[in-house]
Amino acid sequence: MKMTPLITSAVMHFGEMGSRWGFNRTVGQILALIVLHDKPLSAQEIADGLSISRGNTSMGLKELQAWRLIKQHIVPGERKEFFVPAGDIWTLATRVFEERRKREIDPTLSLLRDLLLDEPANSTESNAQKTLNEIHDLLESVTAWSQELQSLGPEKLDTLMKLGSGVGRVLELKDKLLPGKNTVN
Amino acid sequence: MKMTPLITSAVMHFGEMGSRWGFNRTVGQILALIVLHDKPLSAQEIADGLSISRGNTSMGLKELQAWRLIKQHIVPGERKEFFVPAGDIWTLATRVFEERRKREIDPTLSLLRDLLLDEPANSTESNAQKTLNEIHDLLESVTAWSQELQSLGPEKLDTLMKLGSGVGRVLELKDKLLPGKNTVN
DNA sequence: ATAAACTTTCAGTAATTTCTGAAACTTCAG
DNA sequence: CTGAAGTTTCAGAAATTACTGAAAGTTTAT
Repeated sequence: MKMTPLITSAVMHFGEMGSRWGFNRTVGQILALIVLHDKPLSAQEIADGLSISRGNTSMGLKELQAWRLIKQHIVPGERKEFFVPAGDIWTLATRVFEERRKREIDPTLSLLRDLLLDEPANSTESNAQKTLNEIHDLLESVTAWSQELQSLGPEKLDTLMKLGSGVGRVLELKDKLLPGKNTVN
Repeated sequence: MKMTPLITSAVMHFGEMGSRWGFNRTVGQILALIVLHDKPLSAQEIADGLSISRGNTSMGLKELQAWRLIKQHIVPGERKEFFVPAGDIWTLATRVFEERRKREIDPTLSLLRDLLLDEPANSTESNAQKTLNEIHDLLESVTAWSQELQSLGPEKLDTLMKLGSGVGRVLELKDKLLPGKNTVN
C-alpha cells in the first residue's frame, strides 16, 4: 500500500489531531489512512504503513468500528478482513459529532437531572441549583438541536450551513411563517 | 468556602468531564467551583476546597483565563486576587465552543489548504486530494456556520434551538423568503 | 529599603494513557 | 484432526500528561 508524501502528511496530521477529536494518535492515523485510500486495507497493511504493532492496530480498528467510522469489507476468496470508511465524509463527520455528544453531554445531563431532584439544604445550594438548572437547560437545547440537525441529512445540512448570515434573517421572519412556534423574546 | 455535598458532586463530575471538554481534571473542578459560587473565590480558597497544590491552582486559573471562562475580580481593600465566571452560562458555553473550534478545526483547515496546493503525483494522490477537498469544504462550512451562530447572540441562539423541528420547515420555505440565496438541490 | 502577603514558575515525581509483542484464540483447508 | 493464516487479548514497558512544593518573583504597606 502506497504512502506518498501527501498522504503521509495528511495521516500524520490527523494522528496529531486525533487526541483533540476524542481518540488517540494511532486511531486518528488509521482512520485517515482508510479514508484516503479508495482500496480496502487489511490490518496488516495498516500496521506496516504506520509502523505500529499488530496488536495496537487491532485495538484501533475495534475502536473505529465502535465509533461506526469504518466497516469491514469482505473480499471474495480472501481470508483476511479488509476495512473501508463507513460512509461519505458527511456521514463520518455526523458520526463523530454524535458520538462525542454521547460522551461529552449525556453523562452530565444525567447527573444534573439527579442533582436537581435534591432539596437544597441552604441558600448556597439553592443558588448553585439555579445555575445547574441553567446548564441543564442549555445542554438539553444543544442535544435536541443536534438531533434535529442529524435528521435533516447531509444535503439539507449543507443548505443550512451555506445559508450563512441568512439564518439571522430567517429567524426574524419565522413568526410570520410558523405561528405555532413559541417565541422567547 | 462551603463545599456542600451537592456542590461537591457537581464539582467532581465536571472534573471528570473536563478531560473530554478539552481541559484537565483540576481545571474542570476549578471552573465548576467558581461558576457554582456566587461569591468571588480566592486562589487559596480554591486550592483548599479542592485539596490541590497552590501551584496547580495557579496554572489552572491561568488556563481558564486563557479560555476566557473566568476573570479576575478586585475586592476593594483586599490584597488577594479573586475570581468570578466571565459571563453567564451561555457566554461560557459559547467560549468553550469557540475555543475548541480554534484547536480542533483551524489547524486542520490550514494544513488542508497547503496539501491541496500540491500537484498530485499520481492517481492515488489525486484521489486522496479529492477526499481532502471534501473534508476541507466541510470544515469551512462548519467554521462559517459556527461563526454565524456566535454572532446571533444568546437570545436568538436560544430561539433557534428551541425552534427544533421547525428548522426543517423554515429551510423548505427559505427560497420564497430569500430569493437571493443560492440553492444546493 | 524591608518585610509581609501574595503569585508564578518549574524541576522532579506521580498518575494516566498508549503501545508492544508474545500467547491465546478462531477459522478454514485438506 | 492438524496446521496454516489470520485475529484478539492483555501484562508489562514506554510515552505522555498532570501535580507538587520549594524557590523565585511581584506588589504593597510602612
